[in-house]
Amino acid sequence: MTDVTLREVARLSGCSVSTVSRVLSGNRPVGSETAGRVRAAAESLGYVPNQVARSLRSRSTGTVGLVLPQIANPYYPALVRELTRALLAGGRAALLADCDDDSEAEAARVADLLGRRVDALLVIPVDEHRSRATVADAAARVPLVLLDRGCGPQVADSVAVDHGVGIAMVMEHLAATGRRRPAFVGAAGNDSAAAERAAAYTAGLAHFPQADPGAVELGDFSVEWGRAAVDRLRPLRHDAVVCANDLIAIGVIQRLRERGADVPGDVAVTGFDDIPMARLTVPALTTVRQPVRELAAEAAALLDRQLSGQAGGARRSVRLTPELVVRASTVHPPVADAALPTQHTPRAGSEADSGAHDPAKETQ
Amino acid sequence: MTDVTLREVARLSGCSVSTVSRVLSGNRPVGSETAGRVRAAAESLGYVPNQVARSLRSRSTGTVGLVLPQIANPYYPALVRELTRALLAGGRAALLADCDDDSEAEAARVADLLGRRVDALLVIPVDEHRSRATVADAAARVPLVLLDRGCGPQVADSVAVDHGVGIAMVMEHLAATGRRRPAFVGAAGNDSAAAERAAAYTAGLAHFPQADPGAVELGDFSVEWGRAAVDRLRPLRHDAVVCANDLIAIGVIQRLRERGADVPGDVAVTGFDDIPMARLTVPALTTVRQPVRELAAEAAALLDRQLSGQAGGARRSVRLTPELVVRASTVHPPVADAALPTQHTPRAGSEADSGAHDPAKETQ
DNA sequence: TTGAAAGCGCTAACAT
DNA sequence: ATGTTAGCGCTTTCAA
Repeated sequence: MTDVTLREVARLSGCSVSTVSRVLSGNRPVGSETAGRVRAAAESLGYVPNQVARSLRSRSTGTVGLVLPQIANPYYPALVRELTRALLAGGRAALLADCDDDSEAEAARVADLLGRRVDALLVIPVDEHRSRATVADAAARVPLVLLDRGCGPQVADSVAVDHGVGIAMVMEHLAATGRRRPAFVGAAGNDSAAAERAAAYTAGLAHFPQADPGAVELGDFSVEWGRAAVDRLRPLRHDAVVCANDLIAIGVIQRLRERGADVPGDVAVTGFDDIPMARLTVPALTTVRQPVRELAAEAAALLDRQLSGQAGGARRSVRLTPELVVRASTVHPPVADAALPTQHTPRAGSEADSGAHDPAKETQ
Repeated sequence: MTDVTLREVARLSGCSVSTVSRVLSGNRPVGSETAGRVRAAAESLGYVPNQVARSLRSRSTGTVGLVLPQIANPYYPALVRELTRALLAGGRAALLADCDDDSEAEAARVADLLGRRVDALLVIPVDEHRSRATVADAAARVPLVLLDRGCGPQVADSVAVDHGVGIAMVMEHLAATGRRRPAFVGAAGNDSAAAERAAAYTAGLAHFPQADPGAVELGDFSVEWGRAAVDRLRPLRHDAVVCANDLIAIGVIQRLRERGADVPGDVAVTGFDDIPMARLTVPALTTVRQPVRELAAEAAALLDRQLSGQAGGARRSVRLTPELVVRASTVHPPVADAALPTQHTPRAGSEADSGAHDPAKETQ
């Protein structure tokens, strides 16, 4: 298993290492006959270019660091999948760094990645404030794009969904379906998504003259907080609960039902993100779907822009519009599909899905 | 932002590059006074070792390839988290490769990782048969450990939960709680986990003299298949449904309830894996918890063994015993906690959990 | 178009 | 304990 090097390919094909390099990396013109000989030699020796040596010389590893607060957060796996795909399209691989929701760990992971000479960083910051120094320092050294959450103005290019528009869509939907007295269950966290969603809720109250503007409960982005918040609200005074993410909404629905409320009959409940769980709860959750593939593609595009040196002076901040997904937690289904048998044919073998990933079809 | 190199540190500290290298990589003894000077110089220059150069010279990148069928499968994120932690403890970083459930993509990802000179590979194979050649070839080049799913005998070291024991625990629990006529909903897939779980169910029927041994439905590992399987069984003839994973169980519960059955009153339902969703369904799912952290630790240990050249002739196959988690889908809860208010205090800021990750506390 | 030679930044022999 | 030297495998000037 001793590795085959360029030299050996050169020897076998009877030309110099530089020619072989030119053929295999395809940077410079080479005579077609020589090129053929070289390729044949490489093939027959089972030559695999050593990316480490290539990286040292060319000062580019073809590697991007993916820095996440917590991979187990159910919103991230789909995003990671699309990011790795988008990076792969550019021949890049992702070095994964999980920060365990800790900004010190985040700083350590980023330092490690810089030592490994990643070409760029894709960061979902742990904390809007505590991550700022880490992100700013890193952005000064390598191309960096922030994802999903902000980190102060002008720190780096960023891509995120427009949280405000998402909440606005939810509130219009609720108003249009006859809800009059909403409440909000959100998060008091140190990330920009939490703040934007809460602010948008308050703004959206303009649609609800009868609403109590004080019916806002802020905790964290968890199922348990959703449950607890229900006990802090006076459920019967509200006919809708807008939640800052799906986990909260799942907790809210659970607790409302335990307390005898009908969802959506008595109370409509909405989430945000459209995690895989959202369509599997009973009732299924009306929520705001993040355009995950597009977010990933935009992030990759911003990275490419920076990597190719086209990055102008000002930072770019891309905001994508999310999509409202209406399910049974806000409206009764038009067809009582409980009476219909389920259609399903198991997939044969392991065919690739070429299209978007369907979370209900994940296999273990 | 021009990078500081060893030479500059050497110049500033007034000694040679090799001395500096020895101090900073800590391989060889160095006089304590010189060491201090070197460290001070490195610090003041903001020196960051270039891992690419180090890798080229030392023939080790400190990088492990993590090859997954599909990161969006809800069982994997927790595993990935623990794997990255375990690798980090050894100073290694993970290069993530998602295969989109496609064995050709898997082969391509593995080839790419080998070109990047990963020190080792951690592979969850896509398909027991189609992945074999890829895995075998890779295992001949670098240390490799299979995780979760097998890939034929003696192909590589492997770590997995003992699927059979998990199903046996489930069946003993069902028998002990008075169930008499179980059915099984599993997967016909090309992976060893599916086969082992199905075989264990058949073996476990010894506890159920009244059971119909033909009540076995095989499809795939999805929620939709779980729903469809209910329509193929005759629900009223069964008082328990053993499912091969949690997604199937979630589908089974949904469909049973739509058809008017009480879970667990009429029918008990069990899953496998204990994905985060399992505790969030209504009723919460009795399931078999995979010891994720231990699986990750064992995998890392096997890698270390191979990397340090202690690997003896025979392949090792580590099997860990899973844990039965009893929830409301098989037994009525002892306390009617629906009447109790929920206890919850949002976490302040972003403290790290030091212990095991609690999926209900994930934040977005 | 091709070859010879330099060198990316570091570690590991080999000296001292 | 420290310095000198030779590469790791590749890309890229610079010549021819």
